Amino acid sequence: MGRTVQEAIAVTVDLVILTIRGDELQVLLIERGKEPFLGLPALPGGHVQPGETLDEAARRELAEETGLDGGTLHLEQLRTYGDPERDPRGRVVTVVYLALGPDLPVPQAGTDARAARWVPVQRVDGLAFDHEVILQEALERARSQLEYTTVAAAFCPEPFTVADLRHVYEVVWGVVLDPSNFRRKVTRAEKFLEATGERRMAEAGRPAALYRRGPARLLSPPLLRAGGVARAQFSTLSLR
Amino acid sequence: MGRTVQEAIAVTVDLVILTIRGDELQVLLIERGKEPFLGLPALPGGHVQPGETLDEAARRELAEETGLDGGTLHLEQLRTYGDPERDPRGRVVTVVYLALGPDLPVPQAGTDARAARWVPVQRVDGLAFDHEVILQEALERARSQLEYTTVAAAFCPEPFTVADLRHVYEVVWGVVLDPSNFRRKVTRAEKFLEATGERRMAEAGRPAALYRRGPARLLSPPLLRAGGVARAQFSTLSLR
DNA sequence: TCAAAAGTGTTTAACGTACACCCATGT
DNA sequence: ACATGGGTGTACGTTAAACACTTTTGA
Repeated sequence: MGRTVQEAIAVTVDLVILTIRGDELQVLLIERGKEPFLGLPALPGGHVQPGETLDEAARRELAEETGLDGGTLHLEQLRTYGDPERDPRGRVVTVVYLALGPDLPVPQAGTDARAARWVPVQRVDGLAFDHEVILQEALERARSQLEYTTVAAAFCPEPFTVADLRHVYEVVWGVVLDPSNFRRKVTRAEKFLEATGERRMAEAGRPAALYRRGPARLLSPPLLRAGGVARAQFSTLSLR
Repeated sequence: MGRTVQEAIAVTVDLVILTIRGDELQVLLIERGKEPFLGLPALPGGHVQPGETLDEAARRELAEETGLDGGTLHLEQLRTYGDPERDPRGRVVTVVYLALGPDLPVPQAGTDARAARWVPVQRVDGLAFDHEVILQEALERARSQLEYTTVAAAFCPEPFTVADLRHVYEVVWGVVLDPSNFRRKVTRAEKFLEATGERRMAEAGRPAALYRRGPARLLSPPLLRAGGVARAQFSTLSLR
């Protein structure tokens, strides 16, 4: 454990903010306004301030960069990156947070007046620092979170329909799911969805029931990606 | 992202080192040799040194505290704790690593000559700093890792038998598993176990085949705890 | 030949997948 | 009436849990 301060290390918080816009998973990127990596896209973030927790720092940066009240977004610590070479200016350890939210308004320029914009994750390229690696790990984390947790609902503005929720899974995983089976599974999962009693009429077809996010955070047994990533080479496992 | 150094924050690495000794899951604790929390048990750890990565710092601390070559243990970043109040001496952000290993030799006193010892996780109490919270999160992580990954084998000294591996699951989860079904599942999981062709004779019964750890890291579908923790309140979920 | 643990086989129930079918709405 | 998407019912194949049974050793 810490004895006394030995080395001055800068500690920052970086954010991978994901949303679904249209049929694409998108990430919020800012454009760097100074060296190093001037002009390159990067993840938003900034220094941890004295007296604030890491979570508070993440929420503050989120608000500064997007103009959004962070309280409505799902926010979760992902991993910490501390390679001594990751920032050419000196030792910077960064705690990365993953934020998920419903189709957000086009972000305002942050306090630093850096241009912020949504970019489809498929088209992200040439990020500053080690942000490309960070983004990839965040995406994999988000995809696997959909299997084991209820975070998918964080992408849906309330109230939402089962089809909205299915759309999240389809976009994030890049697969097509059977509507009837999907419906049965998510509605049976206890405390995942709460019916509002309302309905919503779409362009065509029968009106869909509307739901709110329920209190459940964990989904088990998991909602596995059928033909998915990790699925290819594994055989059958379980217990008892 | 980091702009320039704004505040001197100490960055440390703390370790939750778990092993199985006898029929208990045990954690390595050191006794604090100075204030604050003098005399209280704590997780081993120390400052990140200039020029080393976080992973390297974790391996170095592991070697210093246990006298073991960290190369043989499973080591993985868990989470970072940075509450401003967590260390009364000042701002200390700590990156926590989880280490799993086979029944390790009784640890030597570390370089600081602090007394290190194994403690059954059931009997841990009164840890320094926020280490009690950290330990609980590490335990939950370890338990859930057993479901989705092959880390259980990291607890077994090679070569090991299927019964050895089953013993790991039984101790960490605190359940009793059916030997025949367990065997079928783990041997069918591709690349989880590699047969050595050797056998080991126990005190009684038929000799058991010996295995090495295979290259697989992920286990899917997961080896779920049947009556387990998260299992209580969930209904059936899956996809397609 | 008995006890004990390894390992195999088999029955059965649960579950997910696929898909047929009905419902409710706009045009 | 029909197109469209929401939502329910159901048959079938797969899988895992339970447990009977066989194998291989030491005593």
